Amino acid sequence: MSVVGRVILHVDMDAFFVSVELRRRPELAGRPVVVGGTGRRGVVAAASYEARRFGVHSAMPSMRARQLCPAAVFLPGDHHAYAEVSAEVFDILGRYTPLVEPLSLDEAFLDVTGAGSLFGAGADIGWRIRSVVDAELGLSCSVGVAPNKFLAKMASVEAKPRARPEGVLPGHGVFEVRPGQEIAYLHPLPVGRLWGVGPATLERLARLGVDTIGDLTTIPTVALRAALGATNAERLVALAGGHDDRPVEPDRAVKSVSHEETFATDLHDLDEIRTEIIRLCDGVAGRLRASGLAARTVTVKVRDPSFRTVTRAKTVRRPLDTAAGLAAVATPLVEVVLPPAGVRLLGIAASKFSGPAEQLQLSGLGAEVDGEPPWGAASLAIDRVRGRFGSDAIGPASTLSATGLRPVRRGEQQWGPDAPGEGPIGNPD
DNA sequence: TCTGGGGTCCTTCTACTC
DNA sequence: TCTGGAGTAGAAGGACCC
Repeated sequence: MSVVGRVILHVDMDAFFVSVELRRRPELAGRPVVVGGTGRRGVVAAASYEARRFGVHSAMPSMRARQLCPAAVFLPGDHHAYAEVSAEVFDILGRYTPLVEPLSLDEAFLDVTGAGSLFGAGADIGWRIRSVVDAELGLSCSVGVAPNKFLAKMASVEAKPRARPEGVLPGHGVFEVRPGQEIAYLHPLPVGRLWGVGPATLERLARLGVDTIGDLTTIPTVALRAALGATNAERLVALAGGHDDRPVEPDRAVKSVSHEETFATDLHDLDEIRTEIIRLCDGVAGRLRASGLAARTVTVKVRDPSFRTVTRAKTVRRPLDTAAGLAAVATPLVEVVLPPAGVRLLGIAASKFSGPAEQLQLSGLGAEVDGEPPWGAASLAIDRVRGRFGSDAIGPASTLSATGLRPVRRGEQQWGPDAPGEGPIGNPD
């Protein structure tokens, strides 16, 4: 059930990563540009609308994108740069309401219910935001306006430009679903547009004869529950009726911190695998300490060359926030499930948070606890060195290679392993 | 075509305790 | 001492999102 009178905005940057790259390289404007992993196992993170005309879209394997659009300029992603520009975007959004809920680097929900007297109606605020983002940052965004989050998100899709084989059609810029229009707007749309309907759910719904969101409301609840489970069925029925009372939450607590990497070539050597575990744990531990968190559950993820993925988890008594502590739990878990064919991907996740692991940090050179050596003081020292000299400056000795340290940095390999020595692909002239 | 990374949430199964 | 049911927590995997 929608809360009466709410005005929610969904602001979504247009082809954000590509747009940031074009600010740095304006000579590429109007050309097909693809940002993402450049290696054989990479995927597309973002494509310019010119590239989308050829069928290129995000999450597509980079190899496939190159086949579809050989003329495209391929750029490796720069997560750090995108995060900086994102902060500037969120600074602008914060001028209109304190109720800003980030969804990712490039989109957010805003509750502007109380901002009407200062800035006008929801759509007016949408136009203002678009104008200021363009003027100050040289970037374009689309804005959906509606009485709730779900409809605002749907509306922002309508506001976006569209890429067709024959050309790029400009979007509305701002699109509003007014109270009372929810059903007329929603019901003709394909059911796959509903939040939470992916390929698996779509197939189950197709078996029930559901094509549109309106069709969904004609299916008996019993049949829907049997096909999707009670929780999913009830959520989808509510959304199909235009109901969504979730609040805009500016401060959502993080529930897990993870890092995973697909390797350019599969790993077979046990020592090499152990080294990678420590390296990944070092990255996760650093982020835990930076957030003042410590975790009791460690989950490992192992993917073999045939893409079979297994996870194993262990919950310990004492919260952990050091590379050594996480690795002491993670390594035996990985070793139990090591695939004989090799390791394509390794992942480490930390969850079940408590506050900082004070007893470890303060234990300094004290006795071993919960199987963990007393790495607390060393970890604090590492954080200080990295804070001063950068993340390459220091790391676990076991991760040293002939080429030096390869520390884990968030987003560094976000879109798959880069091909060695491979820079931008395509001819920028 | 050969499939990334970082998250969240849900379901199912199992082990444990009372 | 054994068995079974209920409740709970943890583990594993799946689905989905950007």
